[in-house]
Amino acid sequence: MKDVARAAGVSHMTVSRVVNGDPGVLPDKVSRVERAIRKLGYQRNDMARQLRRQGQTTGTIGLVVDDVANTFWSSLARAVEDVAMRQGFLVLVGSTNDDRRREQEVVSAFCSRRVDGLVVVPVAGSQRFLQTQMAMGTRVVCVDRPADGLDVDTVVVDNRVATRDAIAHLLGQGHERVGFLGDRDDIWTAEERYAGYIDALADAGIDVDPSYVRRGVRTATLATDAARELMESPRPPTAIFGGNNMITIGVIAALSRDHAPGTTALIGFDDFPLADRLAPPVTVVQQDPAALGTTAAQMLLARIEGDEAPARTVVLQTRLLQRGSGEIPPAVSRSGRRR
Amino acid sequence: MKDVARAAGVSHMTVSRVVNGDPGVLPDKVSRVERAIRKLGYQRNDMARQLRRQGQTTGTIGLVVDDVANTFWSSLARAVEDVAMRQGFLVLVGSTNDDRRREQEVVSAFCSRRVDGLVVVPVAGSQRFLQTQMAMGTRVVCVDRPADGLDVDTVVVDNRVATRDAIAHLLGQGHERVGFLGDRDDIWTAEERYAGYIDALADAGIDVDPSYVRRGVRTATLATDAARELMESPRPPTAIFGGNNMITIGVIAALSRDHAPGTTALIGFDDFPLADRLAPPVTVVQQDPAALGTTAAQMLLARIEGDEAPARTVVLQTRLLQRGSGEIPPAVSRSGRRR
DNA sequence: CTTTCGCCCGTTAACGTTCACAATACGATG
DNA sequence: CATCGTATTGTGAACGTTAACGGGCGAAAG
Repeated sequence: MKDVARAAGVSHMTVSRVVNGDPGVLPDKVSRVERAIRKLGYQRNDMARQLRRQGQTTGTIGLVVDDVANTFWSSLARAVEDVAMRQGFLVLVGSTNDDRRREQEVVSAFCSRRVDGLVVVPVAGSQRFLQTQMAMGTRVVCVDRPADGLDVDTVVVDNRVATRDAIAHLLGQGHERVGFLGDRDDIWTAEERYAGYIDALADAGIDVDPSYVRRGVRTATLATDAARELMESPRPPTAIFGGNNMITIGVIAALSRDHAPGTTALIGFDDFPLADRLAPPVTVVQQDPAALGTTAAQMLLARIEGDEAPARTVVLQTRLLQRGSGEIPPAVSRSGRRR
Repeated sequence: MKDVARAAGVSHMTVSRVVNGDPGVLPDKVSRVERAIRKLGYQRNDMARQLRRQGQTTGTIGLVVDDVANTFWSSLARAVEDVAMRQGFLVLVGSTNDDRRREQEVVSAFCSRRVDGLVVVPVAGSQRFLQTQMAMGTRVVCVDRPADGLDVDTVVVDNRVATRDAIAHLLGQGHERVGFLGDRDDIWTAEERYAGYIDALADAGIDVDPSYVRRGVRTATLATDAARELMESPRPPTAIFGGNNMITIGVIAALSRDHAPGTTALIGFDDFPLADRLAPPVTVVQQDPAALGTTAAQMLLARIEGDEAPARTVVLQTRLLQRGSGEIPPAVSRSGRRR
């Protein structure tokens, strides 16, 4: 900046004014400065800038998700980015892999870079450490899951009711043995979905048979293994519920590789690409990750711009998308079928 | 920091030393300072830090991709993030939507935040503006596509040869009418893949029939429309090549919705989830987006740590994954089939 | 002619941190 | 006892930028 000022024959303050589009600079000086900027390839140093402009926004928000490579989170990320961009905000993205330590690292790295706010998908455990960041003025919005003991804006869906309805849909068709494959049970959504499963069985007066339940299923491959195990038991389930998109995809592999496809009913939580092209097309509890992201980002930006209303929780809609796999009746043979 | 110093009864310099783990501080002062830090919720301001430590790295790199919501780019992004994280670097992510203006905005925003380097998927047109950033010391690595007139490390696959081989695979089975659906022709990969298509036809002595070619197909929906149009022509193609994952998915919708599935051959560029579960399973030219990301990130970090060797171009392997859809012979009826 | 006002522009200080160096204390050495 | 070295701590300046303020100057007003 000093170099530019010297080259243009003005003070560094005039350069600052030109860079920031201050109208009170004479046209000829503006053009002299602009020429010097171009010649020297000067670019404003936003770090120094933010240092001086205390209390002002840095125009940056952080997004902390489980895994950007999963379509669910990447759609959400894209939505957040679009909203942020449109308002001139930049987005930092970090994946936690649902690991608490990594979450802390990512959040800490973001905060020491003085982001104005965070959109967080909280991993299991207490988010108390976020409290200290919030005390320093960093605004936080939770998405997909609420944060333990933290009074912040939150955007979620009603996982429990949605799952209960989906299971009820299966039971309504005569299924009595419904398998449940869920993610790690310290993850809020997994817990809620399991509760919905229990609810539905209880409503129908069916006892929960733990041998039909597999929890802590973290990857598609593990889901395939678990589903295969279920199907190879003496009395296999006639329907399976996949607790998220990864799990559902894993279950599909197990069902289509080892068993006559289309004989076991399947409903998955979360829609995924090509679910409607499979044989049979997969019935899913559909939620809209982009809408989650958009809503969360908008709430966060509103907070950053000064919204001080009490924390709200927004519950977005889900929909049971009946495509076929969830409408398969129980197999005729009472004992299911072995390979 | 001053507050911490006062609370601990030491100078701000001692606080700085404690924060940075300098060993030459007496244990009792260390603990006094640490207590004060905890009590006041102090966190180091990395912006001010980087301001002072000129020439040092900021521990941040930028990633500029087409669209994070596309699995191809999100896998790549995840790989970049993993490599960066492991070396203590943070990743900024921006989507360009293959728009030149947005690319410039994103790059400029990253650079004014003083990223140490950029992994860029260049959009069409000249990347001259990157040159000025590079002159200022920002290291750049291009991935998936080379940058126009820019001497930088680049990681790509041989799109042209891979496509030629895939088309030749179709021709070898007796197909004579092969449709080609490609992305916008100012995108390097789309151009290369089209060239490979031409190469294969030329090798087989077949004239290119422009009515079998659709370029500028930007979304899955447009691909569906284009494929439907092709299939409804008087002499429809007996095989179709999908120029990227989005296009292939769009073509699948057209083929399975309107026509007897499994009668038209299909090969797609890029693998995608569930391609092996469709009926018929989709033959693809497989490339590894995670490997692209990993390689690019490693090259970038090496540059940042001082590697000054001449720019290299790494060409990663592709593989024709024969799953079935690419091995469908031409339909028996010479005129194809109408709905 | 003097005063006042408004417009441009420059000077100075400050943001939070680290670097370079000075100061202090204390034990060891001559 | 004087000197030196070493280990620990403090002081002041600097990084690039902007906020606050003040000065110069021409035009309008009294």
